[in-house]
Amino acid sequence: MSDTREKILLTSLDLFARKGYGATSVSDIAGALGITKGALYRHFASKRAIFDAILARMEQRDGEQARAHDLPEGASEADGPAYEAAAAADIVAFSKSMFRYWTEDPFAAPFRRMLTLEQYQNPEMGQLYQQYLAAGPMGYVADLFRARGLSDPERRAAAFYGPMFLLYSVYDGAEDKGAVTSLLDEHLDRTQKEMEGEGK
Amino acid sequence: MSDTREKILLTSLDLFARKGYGATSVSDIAGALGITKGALYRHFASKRAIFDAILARMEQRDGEQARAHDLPEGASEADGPAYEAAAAADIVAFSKSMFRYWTEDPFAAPFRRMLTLEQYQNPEMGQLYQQYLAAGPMGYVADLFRARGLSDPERRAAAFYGPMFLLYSVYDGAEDKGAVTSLLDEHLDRTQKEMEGEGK
DNA sequence: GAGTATAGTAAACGATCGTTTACTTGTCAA
DNA sequence: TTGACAAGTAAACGATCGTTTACTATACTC
Repeated sequence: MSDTREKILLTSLDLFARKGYGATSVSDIAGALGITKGALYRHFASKRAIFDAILARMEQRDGEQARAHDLPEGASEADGPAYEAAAAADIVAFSKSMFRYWTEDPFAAPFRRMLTLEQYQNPEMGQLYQQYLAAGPMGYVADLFRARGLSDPERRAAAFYGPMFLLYSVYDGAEDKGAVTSLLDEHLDRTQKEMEGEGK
Repeated sequence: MSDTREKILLTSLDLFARKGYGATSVSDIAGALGITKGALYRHFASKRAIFDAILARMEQRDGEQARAHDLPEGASEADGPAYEAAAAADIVAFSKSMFRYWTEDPFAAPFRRMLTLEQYQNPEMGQLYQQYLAAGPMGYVADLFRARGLSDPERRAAAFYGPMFLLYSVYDGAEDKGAVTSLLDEHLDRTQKEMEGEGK
């Protein structure tokens, strides 16, 4: 059936993640798939439509993931912190799965890199980058800390999420990816102990 | 004289930092400067030559800065940690000036964003990105911690540099840049106290 | 004042861009 | 068996790409 459409989507995502949207040509995409440009236009109306479909796919996946963890969708933008106090172990476990998701998931990992490349193109891309990868997650963690009644939630959030965010980038350029994952685990395990030693 | 060459360099850097090298056209650059493409080719042999000149300029600035702080140049790649034990206050002060440098310096700030956009293009750009902004600084801090005889230098380095690295990105998308700088200061001041409370 | 670089314009080069068109297949229902 | 539709190819479209060429104006040297 139309799994060609799916191949176009994933191949484009990989190219956008390496060269950026503007520097990737339709010929590049078609060439990587072994089809002609004409065939590609049977499945997408334009190059931009492929990009939009990728964004829509990520939005859909994000919604599903939020529901799976029964967290309020778009939690990072909530003004009133309505989260119940989450156990330190839960936050840490969630963070580990998030790290795996953004580094190893066949869709999320290239999407993260693509967004990294598009973030300065226009304000909307900048907002998406912040929401998915930078200020968004940091604010979300800050809200969790606030809900637990911890002091300095924002400083703590930066201390918690900063190393994760750094290790995304280090992971991308690392030969020994396992060492990076271990470093993340050390950070999270140490943080968990500190939080448990502090109580609510 | 040839301050046109300088204008071309800086204008190109700004465009490369927003759209990426591949998506920036020579017409874009010439148009932004109010000159024609032909005039631009009087000062640079090719579009790539502009990019190379930007890289060379950064390398030169990096060397000067390293010498000004009398640190061994390319310290992050040194295998034998030959650093003397640096005082916590020195490390923190140095970090604050580094943050200002990469967020506000008229050359370094767009260069950081440009490198962010080019990091996945080819291995060399990836290495430069790691060296200037990710694994490089983290490894440098780890070496400093190791020289002070601290345990877990890599985990501590991630805890120290991670929030800085995160706040570079948050700073880029923030409306209230001052709040981000304050958050960095909170992080660094708190870390300094922790380090001083631990001694060598 | 004649000669010569230097810094600029305007136009054109071939290549490639995103997109469209005309045409060829293969598949499956009527 | 025919007709229709879906998925593909090949070629061409005008626009723009990086680069080159021919020419002009300005300034400095002999």
